[in-house]
Amino acid sequence: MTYATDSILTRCTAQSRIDSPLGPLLLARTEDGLAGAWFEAQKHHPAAIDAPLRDGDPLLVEAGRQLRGYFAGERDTFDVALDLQGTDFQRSVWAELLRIASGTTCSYGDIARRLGAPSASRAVGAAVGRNPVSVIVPCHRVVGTSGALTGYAGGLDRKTALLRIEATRAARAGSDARQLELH
Amino acid sequence: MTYATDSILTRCTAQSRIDSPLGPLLLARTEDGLAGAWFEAQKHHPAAIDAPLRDGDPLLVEAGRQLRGYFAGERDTFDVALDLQGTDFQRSVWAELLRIASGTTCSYGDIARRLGAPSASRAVGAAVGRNPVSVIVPCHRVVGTSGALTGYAGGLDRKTALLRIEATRAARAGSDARQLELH
DNA sequence: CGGAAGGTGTCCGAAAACGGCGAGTCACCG
DNA sequence: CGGTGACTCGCCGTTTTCGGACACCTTCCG
Repeated sequence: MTYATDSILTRCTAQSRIDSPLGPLLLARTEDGLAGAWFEAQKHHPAAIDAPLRDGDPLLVEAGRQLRGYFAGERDTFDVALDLQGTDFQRSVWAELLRIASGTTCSYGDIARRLGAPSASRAVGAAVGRNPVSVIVPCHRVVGTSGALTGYAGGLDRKTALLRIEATRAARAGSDARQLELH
Repeated sequence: MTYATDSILTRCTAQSRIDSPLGPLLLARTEDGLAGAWFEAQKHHPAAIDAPLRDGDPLLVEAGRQLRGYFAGERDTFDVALDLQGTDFQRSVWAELLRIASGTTCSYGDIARRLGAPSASRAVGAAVGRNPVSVIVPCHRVVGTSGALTGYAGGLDRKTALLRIEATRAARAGSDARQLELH
């Protein structure tokens, strides 16, 4: 069993800051891919990252570009190499998050079942909360069975906002499709 | 307080094996220097090192060369860059070990006193036992106040053998010097 | 002189505590 | 009846805490 350590912080090779409608976002990468995307002052935000500030890093620049597109409502998927550092269980949860389509949500229990551990919903909640790459790994699409938002490391306001962005984009895409059908 | 982790194993960039009169010796290095030299099957021997086997690595080759010279009785000091990974206390103990001249010994309490912690002799014992670089960092030169060998991660036989090697070399050097004086 | 106890930093295993849950129960209200 | 909310309880990976055990030596007390 592997355990989570703060190695995320020590293995980073570059970091940069970008602005978003929901506030500044701190990006960090390792040799292998994007390792972190935190809103400032969010829960579990690393106190300090031991990596040079390099706004010109190609991977970080590309991630920033895609994020801006996302917030502008122009895209709903991401294509960036990720290097998610965590325990085996956490990584399996995060991998499952990546399969939740934009505009949809699922419950913590759903994920637990997909992992073959139907009673581990609470552990899933803990793992989801430790997601190091906000937005791109869509931990905000996980809600309680009742539909309640229940929590978000960056604050529930941001969770609501992200879901609204995706809902409106999905609705717009739907009407576009309908228009296409009409023609 | 910093704690020792198994990062020694993960940060290694190369490893190699050499033979010695006391059995095979496994060497490992990080980017910054020699990080490990373990007898096979010794206590605290890392189960597996996550680093490529590169017998041609310059630093490891040089370390091997010096070790062979040592075992052949041709040298009693080493000149290799070291990267000793451990807690602050452990590193301070290991640094003290490096100041014990070949052919001499000292006690655990001596080291505790030199560190300014006269009552920490037991902690010193624990730290000495965790020395990652056998032979080159001469943890074998530390014995009990009574002169008893008390312990060695590689087995007391090896400790005895190492001390004998150093004693005979010191004696020989002494007689050489005497011969010089006679001339 | 012999034996017991206390101080030290660190590792290791076990045990407890802690969550971004969920299902079940029960009272309460239209 | 249905629907809603407050409450309890089991669940499980991770983190934190805690208590021993050590490559010892000095002191104190019989």
